[in-house]
Amino acid sequence: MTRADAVRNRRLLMDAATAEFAENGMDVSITRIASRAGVGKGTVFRHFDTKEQLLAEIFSDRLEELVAAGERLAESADPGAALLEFMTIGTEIQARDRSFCQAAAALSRCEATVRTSRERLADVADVLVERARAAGAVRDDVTGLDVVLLLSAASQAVLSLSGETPGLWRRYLAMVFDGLRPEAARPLPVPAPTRAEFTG
Amino acid sequence: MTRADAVRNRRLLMDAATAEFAENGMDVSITRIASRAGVGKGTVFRHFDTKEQLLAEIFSDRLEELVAAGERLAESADPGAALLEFMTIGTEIQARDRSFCQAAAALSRCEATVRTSRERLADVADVLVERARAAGAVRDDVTGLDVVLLLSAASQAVLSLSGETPGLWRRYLAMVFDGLRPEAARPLPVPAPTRAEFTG
DNA sequence: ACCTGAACACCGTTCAAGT
DNA sequence: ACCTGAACACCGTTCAAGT
Repeated sequence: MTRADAVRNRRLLMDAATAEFAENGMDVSITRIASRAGVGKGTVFRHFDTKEQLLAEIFSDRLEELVAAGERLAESADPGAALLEFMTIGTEIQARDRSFCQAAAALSRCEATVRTSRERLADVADVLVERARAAGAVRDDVTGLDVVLLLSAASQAVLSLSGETPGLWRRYLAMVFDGLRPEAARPLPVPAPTRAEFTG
Repeated sequence: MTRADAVRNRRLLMDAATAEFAENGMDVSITRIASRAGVGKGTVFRHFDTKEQLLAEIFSDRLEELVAAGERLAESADPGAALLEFMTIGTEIQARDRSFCQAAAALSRCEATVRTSRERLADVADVLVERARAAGAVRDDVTGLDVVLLLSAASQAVLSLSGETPGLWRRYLAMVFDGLRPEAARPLPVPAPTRAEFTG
């Protein structure tokens, strides 16, 4: 039987780690996370095999958050606006969480929990892109996977900036999205990545 | 007087660090870099105040490489093609160097040597964009700073992928560049960042 | 069954001892 | 003037001792 204080500590750790990773990136120390949660640092490794797995758990939560938004938007009446909103939410999540981009790059292959979330994300992105394409809102050589990969683009662009520039990512997201419109489309030099390359 | 072995060791260290950072990202240990250079690790800190400064020195070298390419392209007969080539070279540098994006984000404020290189980069990007805009090759609400910030976009997109996918960044660079064309331009929701925000 | 902090192998950085 | 490795304060991770 799992004890009551154990489930409580696990929740405290998840909350503390989520906040610390978001504020300071994935390099925050386990000691800091443990003390914010009010537990000994040994407790962290009783609940999570490794720091990487703790990060993966939280990263997966953010992905599921985006999946949920995507599934809701898949019912929308305006498929073009729905895709833009999906990308807006995805980019906003990254803009709020300093560890998101780092985790996306660092956890690309391993961690089963991340893999399934990524697959679900690719699924919903496929639906959103297919609908937008059918409505003529986006070029027809763009795939769901393309959109998922492009999510990092706008938020990453802003990272080279020194000061805080809240919302500047919206500028680059708008530019990226304009690149998905049929009007500006030129033939692409490289074929889209396959699902297998993404799932790993 | 600086001794002959000192200038030699400095060069060995720069070469070793450049290779290690490019292959393994900015988290490689100083010990590893020192041993690749064939010197004791104490020697590293005689030549560079800190690991961050060593990284900055190398990052600055990559920026200058891009600046040089940009200055050459500023003379080109086809301003639109020149801008695309500039962005291609910039993205390719990042695709070959795992530490570049990390450095761009981590060294955003500090390090004088990086600041001047960034300024020179912004200068040449301004020229290239201005010429492309005058030729009608890009939308007229895009700035040189926008282009510099967007350089990270395509190479970052590919980082979420598990396997090696050489050249896939060309796909996303093409999409990003299509977003800069006048044909697809929609009004942008946020004004361009200022030079001061970039220089820090 | 779970919590905890001391112990371990690492890391970046410093510095006394060498040449 | 410079090189070097032992020494220091950290980090992630393990584990014996507690409850």
